[in-house]
Amino acid sequence: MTALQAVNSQHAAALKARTAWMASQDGSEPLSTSGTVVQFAEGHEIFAEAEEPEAFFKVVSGVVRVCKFLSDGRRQIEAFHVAGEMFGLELGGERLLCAEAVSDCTLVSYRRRSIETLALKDEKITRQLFQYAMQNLANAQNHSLLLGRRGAAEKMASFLLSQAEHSADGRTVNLAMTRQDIADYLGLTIETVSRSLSQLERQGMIALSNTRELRLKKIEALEDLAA
Amino acid sequence: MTALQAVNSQHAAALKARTAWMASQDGSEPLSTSGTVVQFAEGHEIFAEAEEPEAFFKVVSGVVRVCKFLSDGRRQIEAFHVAGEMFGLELGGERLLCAEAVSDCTLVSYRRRSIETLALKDEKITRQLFQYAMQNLANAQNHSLLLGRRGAAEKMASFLLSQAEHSADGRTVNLAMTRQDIADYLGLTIETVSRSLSQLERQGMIALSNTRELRLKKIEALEDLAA
DNA sequence: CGCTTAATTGATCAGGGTCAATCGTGGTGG
DNA sequence: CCACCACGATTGACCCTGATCAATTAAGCG
Repeated sequence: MTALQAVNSQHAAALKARTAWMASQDGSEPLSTSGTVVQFAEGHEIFAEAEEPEAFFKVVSGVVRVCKFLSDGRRQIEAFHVAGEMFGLELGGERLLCAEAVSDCTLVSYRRRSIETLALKDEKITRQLFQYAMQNLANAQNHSLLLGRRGAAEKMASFLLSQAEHSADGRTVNLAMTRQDIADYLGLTIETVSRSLSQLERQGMIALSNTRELRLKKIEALEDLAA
Repeated sequence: MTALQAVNSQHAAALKARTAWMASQDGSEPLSTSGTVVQFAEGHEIFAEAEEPEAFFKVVSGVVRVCKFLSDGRRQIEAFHVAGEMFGLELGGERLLCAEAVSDCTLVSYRRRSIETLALKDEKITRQLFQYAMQNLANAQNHSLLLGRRGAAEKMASFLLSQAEHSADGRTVNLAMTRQDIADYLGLTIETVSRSLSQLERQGMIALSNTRELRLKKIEALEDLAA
């Protein structure tokens, strides 16, 4: 049960909704006119496992976690999604994962039905969706490598480096998630996460400003660790 | 280096090639006319990491492993692909994984370029490809859950059940792969794989006929383990 | 200013890794 | 045909990393 205690699962509520406005990221953004902006407060559920997938989402701001549960409550976070990333794309009649807001966040929601008809008309949309699906796949596969074949410190180093990537200067990291979230993402316990961080700090590779904010001091060394 | 010693990596050779003939699996098989049959001998490489992806493949017979390597030689097998499954679908300019024949196998190869033009004309092909990509994604995500949050015996039970699924009677399993392959798929060592199997046998859940063949005796119990 | 929840730290334990010996099987050559 | 060899698999002994249990500290929040 210990994995469950940190998991908020109140029901989701859309706070605002209007015609989508989206920052484009690679010039073209063919989906821009068809979505709806929705917001979720920290800890709230965006969609649940086994639900019928009616829409998928793109992150505008905030962080979303996408995860699965084992029957005994153990949780595996598959991915954290940040601004610009798409999640919740599923073909079947039932969701395989659930999604929750790690922090307050703003999303654009695309109804599955309307996208499907749109995709028939515009080949660019199809390509775009494919792109997102394949990106998710690549992430999942890297995640497997991380989970299966690395020690605790290696996992942390790897995680921190990936976090630093979507950071402004590439050195300062603002963790949106709790230690429990990190643990469930890396397949570790909260204690081991904490110890790994302390250890990296003792070795001078990182500096913790406070619980949620840190700086990477020796990127080189961290990369060696992450191998 | 111990992980490397079991990895064959001779170069691939196509033995036969003619216009594709394919068994249809769900009525429609829009890709059937556009592929080329190729064969690979056990242990041979189908494509390598970092190579340019020129084609993707569908398994006709045999088993294929798809995997990644860490710089020190540790290997993570992402998936085993059997008859009917598609693999090697990638968008970028560089392959993220490599693929090797676990047993002698027959594949249908689809050239990326020709499929792309075909997909433009036939919406069914696009849909089909999407389907495969999403299936791979779902598999990868289940794999993460397996790797991150389960003990050795649980992993084995889970693996055996999944193998039994593509078996005729759902109880008899013919392992196409070595213990090393299984270990690298489950994120364990060869010894732990062996011990887990012995343990499951001692508990009467399975019966090993020989190294490569076994029967599931207590599916119920195995499912409980796999949770 | 307490109260609650998150995070750190320490002590101990156990699951799985490592090292090493043995077994089994299939292939080869005398 | 059988002895030998090579390689994969099994088994055992021991060790180490990370989990567990428990206590303490830090940080929000009413």
